[in-house]
Amino acid sequence: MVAPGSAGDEKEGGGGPARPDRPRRARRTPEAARRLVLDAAAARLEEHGLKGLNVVDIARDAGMTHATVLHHFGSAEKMQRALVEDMTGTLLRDMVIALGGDRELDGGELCVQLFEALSAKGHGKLIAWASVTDQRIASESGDGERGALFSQLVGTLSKRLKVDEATARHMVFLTATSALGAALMGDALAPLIGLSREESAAFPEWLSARMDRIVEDG
Amino acid sequence: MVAPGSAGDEKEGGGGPARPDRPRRARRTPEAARRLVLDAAAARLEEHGLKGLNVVDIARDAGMTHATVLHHFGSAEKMQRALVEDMTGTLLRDMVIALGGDRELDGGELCVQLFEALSAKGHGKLIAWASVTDQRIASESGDGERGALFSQLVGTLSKRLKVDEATARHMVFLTATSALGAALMGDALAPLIGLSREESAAFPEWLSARMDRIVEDG
DNA sequence: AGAGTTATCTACATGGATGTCAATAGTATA
DNA sequence: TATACTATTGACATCCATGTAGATAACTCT
Repeated sequence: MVAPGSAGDEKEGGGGPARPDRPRRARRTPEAARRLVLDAAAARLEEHGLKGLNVVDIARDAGMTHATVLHHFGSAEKMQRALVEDMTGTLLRDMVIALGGDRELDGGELCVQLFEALSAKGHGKLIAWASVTDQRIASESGDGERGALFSQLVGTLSKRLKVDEATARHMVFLTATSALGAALMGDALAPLIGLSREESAAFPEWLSARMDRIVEDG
Repeated sequence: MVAPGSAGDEKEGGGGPARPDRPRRARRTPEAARRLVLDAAAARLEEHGLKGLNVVDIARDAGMTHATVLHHFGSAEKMQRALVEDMTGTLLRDMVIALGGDRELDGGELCVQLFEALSAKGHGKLIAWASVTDQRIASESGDGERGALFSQLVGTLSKRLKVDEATARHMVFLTATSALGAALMGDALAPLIGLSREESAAFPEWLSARMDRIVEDG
């Protein structure tokens, strides 16, 4: 899933001369190169954690050299900032999708959708990584439009669920924070508290049932 | 808060001979040295994030040399494992305290107490750090006794709140995950959703009110 | 007081990650 | 076809964190 198409895993034999009909060196557009790098970096963060986030390994997974990565991003730190920006985008996009878009849903559905969207492990790792590296998510560009998008979504949400907007915001906040907390330490916390594996897996449904009650009672 | 007592910030003038009545070199017990290091490391993780977690800086804050740190812990990695173990201990201790101990409390109080205990920033950073470094919290020693302690606490909790144990466990799980999620990304998420600063600050109370309703309705 | 133990320090060795540079090789344009 | 542009690369330079070794100083015990 790292290097789509032809790049990424060509070893080229060694001795024989390369085929003249295929370029011996890939030459991508800057945008394509950056995309390969960001995808590979996200996959490595998810799979190998922090120590997998060095430019040499990322570059190898992306099918290029670490010098090329530095050429496109300027520095390793700038590449990491771009990664946060990129992953934040997909995180928010997933939240928007889970919040319904134009589908019909009730409080319980909303909760389960949002919970599962945010429990996808990549998002938890992103938040954790941004936290320990003191990077702000959703900070600079696109913050205003994202905020507008979300406030609009919350508006339609409160109408559909027939709760006031403050309640809708609180519900989203509760679900989102709980989902991320569960993604980060749910596996460690659940057995400590005494939640069985089944109870733990069914937690989103439990929460969604209480959400429905909040919707009814305000 | 790093180096209590006399150690930590002595510059010793430079030219003049040291006072003969005070040792020119500190000599601590191994336990005291380890405690200084772990406290300094926790403070640095909280304040400077990941890049502050190197043995040289930690040792300086703890009032010793990095060679001394390595002498006591064996390696930097073992020191980090000890740090996770140590911080996990205080995290669980804070949870136990928040869960009531022998105080009387209702669902709302439980929620606010637990939320605030886990929102203390150090705990969020610990979870985030453990996540990105693929370290398991509450894994090895003391896991059994901790689990027993928690299950006992949940038992007394369910009796006090007059809910079944499964509900009590879910309530604790919800509050804990939400608190940690809020600690990690609450500041970034709240404005996106549209929660004002006051609403965001009052979120534990909002949640505790819903908790009380869960207690009433089961 | 003398000897043994070891916590501590200074100085240095090592490895990995980041960053730099000149040369090469695709691709587009004239 | 020739030329300009630049993505790509291998090789090297640099920096920083970790780890090592020998010497020293502080404390304990006899």
